[in-house]
Amino acid sequence: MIQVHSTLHRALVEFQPRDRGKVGIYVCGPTVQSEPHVGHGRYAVAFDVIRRYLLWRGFGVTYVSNVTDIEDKIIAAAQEAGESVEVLAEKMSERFSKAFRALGVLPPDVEPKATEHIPEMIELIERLIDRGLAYERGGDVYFSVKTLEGYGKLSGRRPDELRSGHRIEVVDAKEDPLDFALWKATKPGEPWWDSPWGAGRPGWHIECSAMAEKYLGRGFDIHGGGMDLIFPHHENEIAQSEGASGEPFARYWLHNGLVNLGGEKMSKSDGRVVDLESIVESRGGKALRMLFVRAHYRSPIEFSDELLDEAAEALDRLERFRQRVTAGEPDSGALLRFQEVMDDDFGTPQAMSLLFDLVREGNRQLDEGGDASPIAGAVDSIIGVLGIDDASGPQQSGSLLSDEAIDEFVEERSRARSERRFHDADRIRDRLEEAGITLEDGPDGTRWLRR
RNA sequence: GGCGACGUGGCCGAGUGGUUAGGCACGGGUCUGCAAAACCCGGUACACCGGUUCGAUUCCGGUCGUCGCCUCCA
Repeated sequence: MIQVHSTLHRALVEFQPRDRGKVGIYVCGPTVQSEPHVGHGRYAVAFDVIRRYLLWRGFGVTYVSNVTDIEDKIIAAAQEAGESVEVLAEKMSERFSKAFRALGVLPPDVEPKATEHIPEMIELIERLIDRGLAYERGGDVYFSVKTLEGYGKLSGRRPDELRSGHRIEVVDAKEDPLDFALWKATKPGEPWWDSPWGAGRPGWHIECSAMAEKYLGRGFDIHGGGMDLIFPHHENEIAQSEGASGEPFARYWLHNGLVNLGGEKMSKSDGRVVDLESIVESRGGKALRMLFVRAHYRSPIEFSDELLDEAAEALDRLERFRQRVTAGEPDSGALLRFQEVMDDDFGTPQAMSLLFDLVREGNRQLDEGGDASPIAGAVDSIIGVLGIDDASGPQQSGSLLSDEAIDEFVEERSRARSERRFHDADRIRDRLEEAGITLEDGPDGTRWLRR
């Protein structure tokens, strides 16, 4: 039995897909207004692990993750950069994909763009108007929060509480300050589309409602995204979708914890961000993925160079073990334990613990001349589900020695050692170390490892 | 102010009403020409104060502290 923590239920609940053996997942992708930061990497990895695990558990998974390519911020960014919204969005979108690939994130099965689903959004808005849940004011269309029973159920807020808050933008056109825009009348210089309410563009939130329904249908299984999207974005998605259909929108809501920098949220708005692309290049997507997977996906996580070092270190330990032995048929007991911890809301920290237990046990068996291939097989399987192998290492800097060249040096050193010319041998080792190659002498000869 | 999460050993990070998480770092060993790696051994940590209990880090109450959301944000 798989249990997941659903924000909607505020508890661990048994995971039961809508359709037997199949899982539909919708994860809120980025608003492509600027380059990706480490926080984006975290949500991508979190849900990629969930996707891979469900696949491993034998489900047919349809993974949908959108690109929001029309929105206030993008328009502003494009105007500032002096380029079109389209060009900017396309460029950023490509950079997100590339960075995610370096993190070992599988491409979504469907990656719908908001601008390619305007008719679906218009149709959805019309349904909401027909049902008396939305109204038009001077070319804008707003969702009427007070007419919907149960608004606030995801975020645990009551409308009157929200209303008493003083931070809600007051727009005269709205009947209620809580109402939010489904459609916005166009302003000069902005992209626009024709609609029954005149030229305009969609509001934020509506694209997810329209595209999730289109690709996954009503009552699909898992809706995911960052914790910070719970309110208002996901709350409003529920309002729109359930308001229009009268049916539940998504069965389970999963939210990943945010990335902190110096104890505080990494946030675009106050410039506290670490650029994802530069980390992936200099430190490798693999190390960053490791850093993410070491913590539970719902916990907040601190980001720093030191923590990245630690993650890379742990990765090396894993790699060294895997280089010692050829993987065989996986140890079934180990996989069973892996399944146990992952079934419990995707317990990757426990999976890591298991992984390193296996490494120690495998190393011990090898030291004793035993057969560690089943353990190595289990290690490989687990690493595969965690997606670590699909992430890329850091870009190699400095001298690039070919494998053949390294082998030659190593052989030369072995000759020196056997002739007890240790000074010569050590000089070769030091030079290789400087070039980023570490040597390890063992009973079966010398192994080397790029650092 | 409202809602929510969390406070674990030097650091990261799980978990449990009484018995070993795990990683990194550190100390001692084994091995080795040396080093690295690997393996073995090593530190009675659970914010504070009460309560329940034979027994609480784990349950209840309170205090303090940190963080998130309430506005765009993964």
